[in-house]
Parts: sequence; C-alpha cells; structure tokens
Amino acid sequence: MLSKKCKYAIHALVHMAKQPEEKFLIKDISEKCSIPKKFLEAILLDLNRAGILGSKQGKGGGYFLRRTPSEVNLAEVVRLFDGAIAAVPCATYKFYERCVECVDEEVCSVRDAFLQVRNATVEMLKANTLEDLIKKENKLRMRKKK
Amino acid sequence: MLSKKCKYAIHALVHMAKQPEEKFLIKDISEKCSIPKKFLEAILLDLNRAGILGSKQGKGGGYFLRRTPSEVNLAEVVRLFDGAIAAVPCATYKFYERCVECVDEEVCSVRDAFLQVRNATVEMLKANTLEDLIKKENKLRMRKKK
DNA sequence: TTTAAACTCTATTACATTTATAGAGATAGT
DNA sequence: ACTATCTCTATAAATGTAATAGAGTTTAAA
Repeated sequence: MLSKKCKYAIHALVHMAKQPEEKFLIKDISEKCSIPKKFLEAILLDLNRAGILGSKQGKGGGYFLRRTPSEVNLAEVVRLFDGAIAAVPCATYKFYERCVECVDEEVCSVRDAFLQVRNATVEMLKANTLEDLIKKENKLRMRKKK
Repeated sequence: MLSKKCKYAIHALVHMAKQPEEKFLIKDISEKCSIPKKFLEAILLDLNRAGILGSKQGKGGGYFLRRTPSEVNLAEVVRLFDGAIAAVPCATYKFYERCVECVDEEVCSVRDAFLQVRNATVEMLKANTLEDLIKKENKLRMRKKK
C-alpha cells in the first residue's frame, strides 16, 4: 500500500497540473484536496526539495510546478515518498538489501517472480505522467456523462 | 513492500513444495529457511487455517501441503498475509475503502492508474504457482552452471 | 500410563513507521 | 511596520510489524 503521504502528494500534483502556470497556496490545495494542512506543508516541502515543485516565499508567494506535467511521472513520486517500488528488497536496484532467508540469491525464484512484477510496475508508473492523468480524468468524465 | 511474515511464508511453502508428499517439522523449516522458529509457528498456523497446509499433532506429526504445488499461487499467499495487492484502498474489491481526498471516485485518474497496476500485478502473481517457482529455480540453476 | 515430541494458542514486548500537529523562524510584498 | 506566506524542528499519538515467552493440547511409543 502507498503511504497517505504519497497518495496526498499525487493528488496535490494532479490538482496543480490542471493549471501548470498558476501559483498555489498550501491552504487552498489543502481545502480543495481534503489534505490536512500541516501534513501537506511537509509534503510540498519534499516535492520542492526534489525539484518537482518550486516556491516563492512571502506575501503573494506560493507553490508552482517546476516542470511541465508530461515530465513528472508516478514512479518518481512513489519512489520519493515510499522508496522502492519492488515488493522485496532484493528485487530493487537503489534500495537493494539482501534477504536473510535466501540461500543463493542468483537462483531464488521468489526474487525472480517479484522482479518481474517490479519491472512491469515501474514501466506502468513511468508511463503515467501528470499530463496522462489529467487526460484520463477528462476521458472518464466524458464517458460518465454519456 | 511485502511483510517479512509474507515473504517467510512464501519461502517456507516453496521449501515444502519441493517434496510435496513429505511432512515437515517447524524446527527443520526454521533452520533450512533461516526463519525465527516462534515467528514461523504463527505463519504455519495461518497457512493451516487458510487450508493451504495441513498438520498432524503429537509425536511423528508435522506440517504438509494440502494441495499440489500447482494449486497454490502467490496472489493467494500475499492476500492472506498482507491483505490487498493494490497500492490504494479504492482500487481493490475485497479490501475496498473510499479515499477522503477523492471528490469523485468514478472520475479519479489516480485510482484508474493504480487499478491498472493492480490488475497486472494480480495476473502475474496468480500465474506464479509453487510449481512454477520450483521449475524456475531449476532453470536458474541450470543457467548458472553453464 | 508415563514420557517425549509435536503442534496450538494467548499474551506481551520491543521497535519502527506513519500520520498529524504545534510553534517559532525566515522571507517578501505593500 | 504589518501581514501573508513558506520553512524548519520537535514531538505526540496511533498503528502495525517482528519477535518471544510460556502454558496447553494431542499423539505415538516405550
């Protein structure tokens, strides 16, 4: 399961990506997306440090997207907040850890199976950018009206 | 990430599926698979209650597979120990929960994206039975020798 | 019938992580 | 100066995970 932090981050980003030129206040995003304000502060700060968002302090300030919505994908956001995408630590590159219960990792079929799942998942998440998500939402809305 | 409980369960099952007719002692599985004995006790009990393993008490007793290795797949084991396979609670059937930050779920592209990931993952896990894992391990071992 | 070998069950502990909040600090526009 | 805004540190509360302890129950065999 994704952490709430990560899910909140994605929703906040999708919200912002609908008006990629705009500046957004923490307070407004918090209300529009039903995310606890103080919690959201920490989230936006992380996104800022990661280079996905930019910010301007002081009166008239706020947060804004530093990249176009097509340049931010779900894999990056999930990794930022929840770390490895793989279900087992021996099936990752950046977050690799050996499994104690594994006698010979090279020959471990459990690792192999979850590596397959991981690779497919990473591909799918990478293929879902903020732009894609907004397009998808519009399509779903069209379909619903009919 | 899978819980250790779940990962231990899978390794224990794969171990047992190599001799599907045998009876296994907790102590032996614990040693062979490097799983803390007391923890493994609880795991095997869960697998017993779920109908995957059977047990015989008393002297000469032990645990054994109640089904053939081709009839136990990873999706079932993961669900048993870790619940939903989906990354968000709104993208599951059995473990469904609404997301507070979601204004209109029918039109939520985040849910849609993770539903796609979930469905693909479930298919892959279902396609990996204990039998498959053992065959795979043999293949990996062959490949290594060359 | 006693003993020993097994699984069964309940309880509890220790630890880590997640979620959330409080409050003071820094910055910038008016 | 004043106010709106993001920034930062600390911490509390809740939850969940991993692991262990110890007593209970069942069965085979001496």
